[in-house]
Amino acid sequence: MKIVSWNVNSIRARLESFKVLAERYSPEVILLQETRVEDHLFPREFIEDYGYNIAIKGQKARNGVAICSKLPLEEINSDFAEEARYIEAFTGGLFVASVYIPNGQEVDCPQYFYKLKFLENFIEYLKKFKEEIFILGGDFNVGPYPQDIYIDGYDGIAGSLKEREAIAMLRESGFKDMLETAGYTWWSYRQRGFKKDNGFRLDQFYMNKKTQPIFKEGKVLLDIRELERPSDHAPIMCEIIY
DNA sequence: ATGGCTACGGAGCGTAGA
Repeated sequence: MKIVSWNVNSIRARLESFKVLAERYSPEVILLQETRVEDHLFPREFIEDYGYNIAIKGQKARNGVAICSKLPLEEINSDFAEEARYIEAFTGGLFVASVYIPNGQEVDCPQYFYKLKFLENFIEYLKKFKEEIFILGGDFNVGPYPQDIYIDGYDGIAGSLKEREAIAMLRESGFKDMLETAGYTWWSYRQRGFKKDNGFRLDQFYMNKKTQPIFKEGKVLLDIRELERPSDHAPIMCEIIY
């Protein structure tokens, strides 16, 4: 079973990329972030045509998360956050969740403290999945380690001490970062960031102790980041034996 | 040089992304 997590930076602007992803990899589950569209305007039929059932929580212009699955979706729940930043469901015999952690804008600004509080609350919320087979994918907007950000000694937004401490709390609560050595997942649109490999590893899959044994392998889908009109994030994909 | 690029909303350019 293949599971993808992908910050699309507008699903409506990424339909061609979605098509390539679906045809090239046929993942059973796709977790989306930053769909940036209200639910009634979500391109539901386009995605259904590739064989997916869909669960969405959107809002106007910003945020927005979704779960696409070739298997039935049950127990759909997006109550954790008021903003459209989180959705979970039971599908294919396991729980999956898609999360879009706030960006934080700049260290020590109000949005930064909102991000830290969001992470703290989220780690607490995840305790409900401690004993489940559960795969969490998303855009965490944090590079957990120095090697996750291309700039030596960088400690700005996504690489600050408090953000890294929050992610360490997530690990300490039993969630392993399964693609820790897979490389960068985000490159700025500016200054030919991708071509120069000026990247950040912001997108991650986390699995609890009970789920880790079914993990087979994972990688960053660089070929999707190379397409025309790409998202600034590459999808990440993992395969599980389940 | 506090920009650079892209998408959104909505019809200018401001806001957000990270």
